[in-house]
Amino acid sequence: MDLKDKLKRLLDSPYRDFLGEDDLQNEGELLTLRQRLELIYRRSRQEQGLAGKVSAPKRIEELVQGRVEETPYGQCFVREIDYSPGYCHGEVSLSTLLEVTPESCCKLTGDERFNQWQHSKAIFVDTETTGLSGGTGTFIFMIGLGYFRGEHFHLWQFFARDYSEEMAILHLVESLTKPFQFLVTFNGKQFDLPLLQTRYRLSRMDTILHQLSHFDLIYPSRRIWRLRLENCRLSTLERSLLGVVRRGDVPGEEIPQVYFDYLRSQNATLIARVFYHNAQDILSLVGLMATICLLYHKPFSQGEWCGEDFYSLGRLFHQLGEAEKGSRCYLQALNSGIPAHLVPSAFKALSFIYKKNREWDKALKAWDDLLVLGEREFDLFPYEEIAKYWEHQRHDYTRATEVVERALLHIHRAKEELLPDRYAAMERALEYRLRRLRLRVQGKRWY
DNA sequence: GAGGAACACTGGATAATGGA
DNA sequence: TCCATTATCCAGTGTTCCTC
Repeated sequence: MDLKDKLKRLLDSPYRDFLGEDDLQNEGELLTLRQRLELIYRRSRQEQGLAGKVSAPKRIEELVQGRVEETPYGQCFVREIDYSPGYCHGEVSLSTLLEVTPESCCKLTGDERFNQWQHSKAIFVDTETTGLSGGTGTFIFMIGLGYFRGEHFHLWQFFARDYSEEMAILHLVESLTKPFQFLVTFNGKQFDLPLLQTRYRLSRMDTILHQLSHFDLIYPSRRIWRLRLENCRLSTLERSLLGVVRRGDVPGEEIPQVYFDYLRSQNATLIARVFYHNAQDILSLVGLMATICLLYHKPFSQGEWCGEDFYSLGRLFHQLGEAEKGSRCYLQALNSGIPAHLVPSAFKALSFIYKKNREWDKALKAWDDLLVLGEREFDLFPYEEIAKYWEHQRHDYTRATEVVERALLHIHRAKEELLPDRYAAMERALEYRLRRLRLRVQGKRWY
């Protein structure tokens, strides 16, 4: 959409009512987009009876406790907050993070450098920017950075009061980052880190941020809570898992506009709320990381997790090679109750684990449960597995043949419910297996 | 040793997703 | 709106194990 289209859309929008006849006659001729926006803003204020009541713009120094810091690259505004041990973000104490183990971090990130994990070596980073596009036109105006100093959690917020102060905040962040080994973000691999690297490059400055071992919390969060929550945004996760309720926050999508308004008006009233937003995000990183890692470390001993969470955890453990924990989670999921469409998958996953461990009785039980579920919606899987068991483990070809015959009978009955291609493929596979088994029953070679 | 079944692994295609 | 990352699915290939 080019500028002309945007202007057209604006003129077609409800804001059109704020324009007078004279303004509309000049449409598309003399007024620049900026002038038009000013006009809309002025008329909007008139409509609201606010014209003439504009109070003096409030400077950031008046609204946010902080200081102006001098750097070789100029000035910027800095705020520091210290959170004492036991400070709770929502329902989670920040010091819970001290219980996070290197093994959990290692497994969840797949990065062996997390073997060296120490909470005191980690920084939690979140940026506020002028947009999402991530190109050279997106500017970072605030960087929040938190870390543990002993049991205290210390938060720094670096704010560029205009574009010229970006280099100063980048410089301060870089000097503060140097002692750390681990970086924790939410969607930082995709958003914060590439953007920071671009800004450092454009400023002809170096950064070690990309060399740190990076724990991006978005990926384990999605793996664990994607099924239960409507989405896996940080705001949803913190509300649902940490019990955080934000008051007076600025929604993320409004932040660029708040900054642009601040640059134009020099009124920092809303920017103070961006400081709050950024601080909340950083605290949520701490709470979320603690929650994920402790859940991974001790899935059955903390929190009130529901069936879907245990199902997702089962998959996570299974994928990460921890079959025993995986099977316990699947069982817990089935006991706690999960949506009907997940039940067959849980039994299948359980049967895979039992089969691999050669726990045949348990595997057979899982396949039998699947057969019962298959009365409602046909599934070939349990029949095939039971037939394989009798053929390959017990060498009872007659029993295996009976199972395949039952499966064939069942798919013939279920023909109407199945897609023609799917039905034909199932029938082919079963008849092939049946031919082979019948030859084996007769003691003949099948190849 | 040949042949087949099952399984593990890999790569490609596709879809979903979140950041401000 | 963009787009890197991840998950998922599927097909193809290689390996292992077992039977005869």
